[in-house]
Amino acid sequence: MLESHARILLPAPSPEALAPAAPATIPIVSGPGERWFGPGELAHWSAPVAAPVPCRAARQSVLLHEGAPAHSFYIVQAGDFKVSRMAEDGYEQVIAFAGAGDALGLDGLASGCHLGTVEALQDSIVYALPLADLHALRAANATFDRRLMESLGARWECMGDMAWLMGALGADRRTARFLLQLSRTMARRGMSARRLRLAMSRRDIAAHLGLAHESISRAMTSLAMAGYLRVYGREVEIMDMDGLRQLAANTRGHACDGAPAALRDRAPAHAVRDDPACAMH
Amino acid sequence: MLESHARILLPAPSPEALAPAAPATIPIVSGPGERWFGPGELAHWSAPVAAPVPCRAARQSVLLHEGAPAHSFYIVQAGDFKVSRMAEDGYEQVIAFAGAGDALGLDGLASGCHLGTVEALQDSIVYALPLADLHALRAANATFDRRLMESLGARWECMGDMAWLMGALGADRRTARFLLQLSRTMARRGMSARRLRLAMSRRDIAAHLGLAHESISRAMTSLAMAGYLRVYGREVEIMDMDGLRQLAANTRGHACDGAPAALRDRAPAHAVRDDPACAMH
DNA sequence: CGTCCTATTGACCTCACTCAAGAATAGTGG
DNA sequence: CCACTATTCTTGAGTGAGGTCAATAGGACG
Repeated sequence: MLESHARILLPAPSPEALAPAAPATIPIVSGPGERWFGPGELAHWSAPVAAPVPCRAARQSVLLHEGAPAHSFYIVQAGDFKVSRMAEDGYEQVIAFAGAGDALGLDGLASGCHLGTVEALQDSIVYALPLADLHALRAANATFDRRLMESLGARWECMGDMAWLMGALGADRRTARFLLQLSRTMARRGMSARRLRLAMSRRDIAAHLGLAHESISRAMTSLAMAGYLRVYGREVEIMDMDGLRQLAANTRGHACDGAPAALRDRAPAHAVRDDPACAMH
Repeated sequence: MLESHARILLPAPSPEALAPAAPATIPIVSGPGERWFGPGELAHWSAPVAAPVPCRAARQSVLLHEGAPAHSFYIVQAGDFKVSRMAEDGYEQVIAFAGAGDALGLDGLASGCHLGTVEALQDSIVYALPLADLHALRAANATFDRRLMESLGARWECMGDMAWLMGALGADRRTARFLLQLSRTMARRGMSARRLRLAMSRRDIAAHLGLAHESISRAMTSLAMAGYLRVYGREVEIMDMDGLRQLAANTRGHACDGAPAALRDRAPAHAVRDDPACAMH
């Protein structure tokens, strides 16, 4: 039902679609932030073996289908994606979010089939490379090989992060951890760590954190009321990074343990939606 | 505090310790079950470059320390381990459990440091191989290289499994999913899928599922009362695999949705501890 | 035999899920 | 450009599930 009106990505993009998709320098960054190749390096990146194909993925289009045979992998040039897995009962569990520089489709390396569905959260641009060329590419380019290994090994970090996220007790803390992770990711991409523009819906966040989407709303307003951040729709500004970190540090136990007066009597005057400074959009 | 009385693994095992650790055939299996190399293949596994060193890890000994520089990786020959990460507040989040055939220490590939602490849940035997020999080994042995890539790519599946685990609402369902995953893992190792011998404590399970350890106890007895399984300490026998799967299928919503009379009026006569068939230990 | 750890069970109470309704935003078509 | 519609987001009320605290029993180990 979510995919009913999902536009399918066209495998062979039209020429005019490709034109704006090929800038001079392409900073490619892997999963948790390490750079694949610096600007301008893409030219001789895979030159001897294969050329990465730029593709446009429209919003809500499905880049990779769960269970489909793995043909190629992608590196996000611009835009945002969500990786999800459908449970037997139709519940859509969001595994991860991917942004500029992240690699997609490497999950098919082990099983030959994609383990998750990858959907564009907004109009995006990706570089596609056939999986068949992967081995030749690794043999021809030692740097690519090393980066690939590192990127694959970085999944361990992802698992730790996910466990850290889901291990937190309380919707507020879990949401705080999510925002902190997002902030860190944005900082690694050279963007502001304080001003975040959420590409995903509350429902997607909820499906990622294992909460109800109403709880996300409540947690956001709760954190805003406490003065930790300001929320205006999908624009989030972190006002008190240290306080947020302190709140997120406690995995279990009552919230008052780490930040005694955290969510009760802290700056209750912050009327989120009435604050003129929140008018960002 | 958990590591206070933890015996440290001796890097150079004594000769008599090595003797029983080198059987004729060594079935090496990777993370989710794919075989690294068949029996007898270890001989020429890494022969041209390096020899894997068998090591014994006593119960509660720490094989890898979180944050320590990554020197070598291991393949579990026998025994069980838990991989955990310490939160800032001292909460020990269990990332995963590892058993025979699983690879350990590859998390240091990306960052150079281990991202988690690996502790032996019982006296175990592992094969150690220096990370420095990894590249040479890959170059010399194409099969090893491929298996390594697959093993690394399989982390994606692990992430999906973890999300599936934590995404379930309700301690009963979450515990059911955990037991099903464990059952699948044991089946892949050629052991019984119905009779499980839990290597980890309830507390470890709780830290892995994001629940209180009391909830694990309650969930186990609840599932036993419903007739899904029989529990005697760390021995668990799955009595109704299909029913358990059906219960675990529902991620959210009331438990009655999938199995209407699941945990209420189903075989309440099953007195777990009074059943003579449960005397396994 | 004493101690520590694990496991179980009970009582209490907070918290988050569910259901439900309203408001705001985005997307669509005239 | 504006109206209409669908989706998203927010807020409220009620309730059930699970966390916390606490006590007990059983086992392992020294």
